[in-house]
Amino acid sequence: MDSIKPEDRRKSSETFKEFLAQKGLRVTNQRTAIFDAVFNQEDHFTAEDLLDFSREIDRSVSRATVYRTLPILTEGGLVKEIDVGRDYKFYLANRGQKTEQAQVICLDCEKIFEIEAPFMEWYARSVAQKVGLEPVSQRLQVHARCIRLKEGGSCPNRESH
Amino acid sequence: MDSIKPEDRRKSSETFKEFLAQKGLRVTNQRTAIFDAVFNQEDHFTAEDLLDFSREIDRSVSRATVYRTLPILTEGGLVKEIDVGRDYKFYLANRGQKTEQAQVICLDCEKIFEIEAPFMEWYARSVAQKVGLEPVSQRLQVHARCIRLKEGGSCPNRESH
DNA sequence: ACTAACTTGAGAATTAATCTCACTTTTCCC
DNA sequence: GGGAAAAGTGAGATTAATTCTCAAGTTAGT
Repeated sequence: MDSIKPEDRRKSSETFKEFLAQKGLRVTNQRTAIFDAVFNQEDHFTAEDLLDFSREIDRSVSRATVYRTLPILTEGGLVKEIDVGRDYKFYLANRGQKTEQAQVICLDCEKIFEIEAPFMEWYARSVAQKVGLEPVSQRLQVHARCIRLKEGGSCPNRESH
Repeated sequence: MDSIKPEDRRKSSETFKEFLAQKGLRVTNQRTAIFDAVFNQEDHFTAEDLLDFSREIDRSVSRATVYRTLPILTEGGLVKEIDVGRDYKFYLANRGQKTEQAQVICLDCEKIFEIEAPFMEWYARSVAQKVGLEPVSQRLQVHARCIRLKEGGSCPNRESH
């Protein structure tokens, strides 16, 4: 089920065209397909996932173009890149969330949760100041176990894998 | 200059033998060389660095053995593995520091600082609780810029690269 | 010393990501 | 609209850290 309203998607698509124009980049079918595929996803996805999703929209999209487009999107702030230490990266459509988010990674179901982490910037600043540095960005990752599983229950997301 | 006292190194080496024995693993020249190489390093190092350092002690150490030994050391808590999102990992001899440390990565000199981050475990717990999870480990990484460089000075560690 | 089990080195394999280059497509100026 | 320069693309080769394979070498009890 897709919870993004059609009008939102159209609006985002306009934003994308403006975004490309402003960067002096051309609007191509492939880039549009990739962009649409990104904003169809509610959850985290890998580059390979995105290739599949994009190809459902435009069969001609190649792996190379996905890998070329992702940095454009992340540098433009439209996509968030998440590295949880596996040998591939995750990505997430940026729908204007707070910047103060932590990744909580469930070791039972492998799911990644984006959770609000209030004062994280302030906290990072207080740490960086100890060595005379000024934060540009920060990330907090928490590897965790499901409490319900521990209590003899089952991890609610376990079946998704 | 090496600031580790000889008696400390010997003691650590004993610890290593006990550690291997306890895990049912054999004491080999290669493992000992790698272990010694690890505890010769004050700073972060890569697997490739460690291969070089180990070979200075025992010429026969191979890349495969370094890569095989590192997980033994990290799982045993003797070495800390640090992934700052590059395509290779860093490692650091664990000399019994606090677990509450953040990595502050200077974008000007590339140096990684291990900085005390008080209450990080408590903070991670409060974040993970929001989705019914219990932290197993957490890591905070702060990408930052040198304040002195910004003020027209130079990053004090710049020359190390 | 003997031997079964464990380790090792060298190089092949893996795999996410990047690069190359000949071929398309877009843009924009007329 | 038409045409050319510049930008973008697909397919497949390449890269590089890490992992795997397997024959040969070591270790640790007996």
